[in-house]
Amino acid sequence: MTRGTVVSVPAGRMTPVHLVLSRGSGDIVRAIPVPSGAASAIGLPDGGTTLPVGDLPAFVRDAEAAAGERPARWTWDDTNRWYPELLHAGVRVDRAHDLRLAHRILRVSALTATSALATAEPGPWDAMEPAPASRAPAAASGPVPQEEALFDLADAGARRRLGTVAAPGAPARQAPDASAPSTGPEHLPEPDPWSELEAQDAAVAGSPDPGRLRLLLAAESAGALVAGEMHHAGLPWRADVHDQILSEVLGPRPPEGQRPERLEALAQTIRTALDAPPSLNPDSHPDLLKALQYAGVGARSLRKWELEKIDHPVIEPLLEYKNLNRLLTANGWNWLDQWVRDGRFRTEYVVGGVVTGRWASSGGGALQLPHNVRRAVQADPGWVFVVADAAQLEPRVLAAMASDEAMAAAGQAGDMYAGIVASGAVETRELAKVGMLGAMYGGTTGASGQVLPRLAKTFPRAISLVEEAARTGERGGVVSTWLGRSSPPPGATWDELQAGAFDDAAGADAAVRARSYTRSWGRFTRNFVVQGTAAEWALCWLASIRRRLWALGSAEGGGGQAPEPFTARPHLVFFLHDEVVVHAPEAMAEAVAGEVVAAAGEAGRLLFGDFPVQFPLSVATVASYADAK
DNA sequence: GCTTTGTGCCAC
DNA sequence: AAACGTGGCACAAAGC
Repeated sequence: MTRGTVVSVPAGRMTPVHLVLSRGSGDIVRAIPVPSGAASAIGLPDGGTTLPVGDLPAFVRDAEAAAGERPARWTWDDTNRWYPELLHAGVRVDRAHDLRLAHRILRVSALTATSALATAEPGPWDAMEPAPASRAPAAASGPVPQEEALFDLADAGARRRLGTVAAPGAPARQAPDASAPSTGPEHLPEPDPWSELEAQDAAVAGSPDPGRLRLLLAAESAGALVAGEMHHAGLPWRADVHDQILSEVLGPRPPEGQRPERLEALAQTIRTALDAPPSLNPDSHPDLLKALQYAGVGARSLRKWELEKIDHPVIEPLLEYKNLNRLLTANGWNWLDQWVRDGRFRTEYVVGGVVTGRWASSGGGALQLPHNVRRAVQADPGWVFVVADAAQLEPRVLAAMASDEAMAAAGQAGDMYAGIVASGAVETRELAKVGMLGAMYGGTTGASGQVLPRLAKTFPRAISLVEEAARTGERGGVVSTWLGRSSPPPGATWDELQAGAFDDAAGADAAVRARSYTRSWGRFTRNFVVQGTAAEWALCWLASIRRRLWALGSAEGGGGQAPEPFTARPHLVFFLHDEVVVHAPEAMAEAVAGEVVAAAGEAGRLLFGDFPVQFPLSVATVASYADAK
């Protein structure tokens, strides 16, 4: 993998005011400045201070305001454990280093494999579960707005001597009880943010290219702030519109335990078409499959794609039933009751919840909102949504990672797949698309497999990057994203299967299974590098959008006296891998769209410097999410 | 009774 | 087991 210059360090920036927050006994919070001399800038003694937890929001607000020209920066164990109550009190923070998230990255990154942090026995930071984001209504007033650079990449040197726990220059603390028998996480000592921060700094500083990991950790931490803020703000959701959608296609909401009338009617049609008794429950797979067999339908499974191939009177009502039943069970009235409160849908975003670094979500299936309910996502009166998604993000990321200028050039004009057609590699846009997706997913069959050789000929660098990632995985190796998030090692199953493949006693198909698993792992690592780097781009994009929106709101004078940080400002309300939704006052829509586009360019430069890769967006200003693209 | 597994479909 | 990656979630059936 080519390793070019990743980022330039902003020159002449002031040392940040950097405070480490930790919980003391009882309801006491400790705020200790990192000894860089900046504490006095906000009137804090070098030794820091302690305060009752109830005073924390005011303390943080004052510190952010007093920092003035200096960037304010916080370090805490877990954003989810600190930020919800701050937001609840109307306090936004500019930057906060999330030790838990950073620890997870550094423990497995190949770039820090020899660090004390990575080689230590598992400790409290490994056992740490993410705190659930609290669900709190809004209140109080916002902080003094600030404008800062996206990330603080220049302050690593200033953060070196954190000697309150470990002596200066001492190795990072080994995980306690390393030699003792494991007694379970309940016996692990309290996580100490000071020694952990020092260990993380040392690990990053000792890595071959500290700028990459530094950017990754900053982006991951910024993502945690975004996630907290989006949970706080919620996605505007019109329950009445949602109910209308449901009633239109399902019939009115039935009493608990009954099918909606439209579904009941379809169930009866299915029974009639199959000559089945009224007791046949179409929700019972075994029973329905048997009924299909008796009727001679010839379905081997109940999958939609398979049923669609069959010509029989039952197919149409059955597919309709499955379709409507999906809507009812996944996003029906029960979903509405459970997840929508006061006109907002609040899910819990799980930052880094996917191995590749993508976000996951917990609650309400937020990352799978089907298109047919997006009509219910309506902006508040006088507000709009600015919806933006990155066009062909993953192939563009791949082109940049591989320094494949031909592929980057194919994306220069806009539609990258059209550009690939123009390059002469393939005949149609559809072939370009399935070919590229196949290359990134490891597809071998059908059209994608057929066009792969031609793509490889035209874009040898890009294709060989993913092929190499696949081979590394097949060998049992570890691959890494552009910024240094590494894939997990294959694990016990892999080892056992490889051993079994050479064991004659294990039988003939042991070798087949081993090969199959190996190929599967190769597809995983192949996809990991691209999906994971795309996730890094998206994190940088999000962080830049967050900072720009805040500055925009400040310029407009918004939020200063608002009862909570976001009521008068444009703010992020949804994020879906390569797509964002910003809720914005109507008059600011154009400015917001401009910032979102500029943020995409900034993200590209942060990751890939001057490499000529474009990250165009499709941007729409809409009243309803359903009207975007 | 409970939890786990299998199935299927939604999103990117 | 649908080719081809990452997930969440609901429901019924199977397992304890």
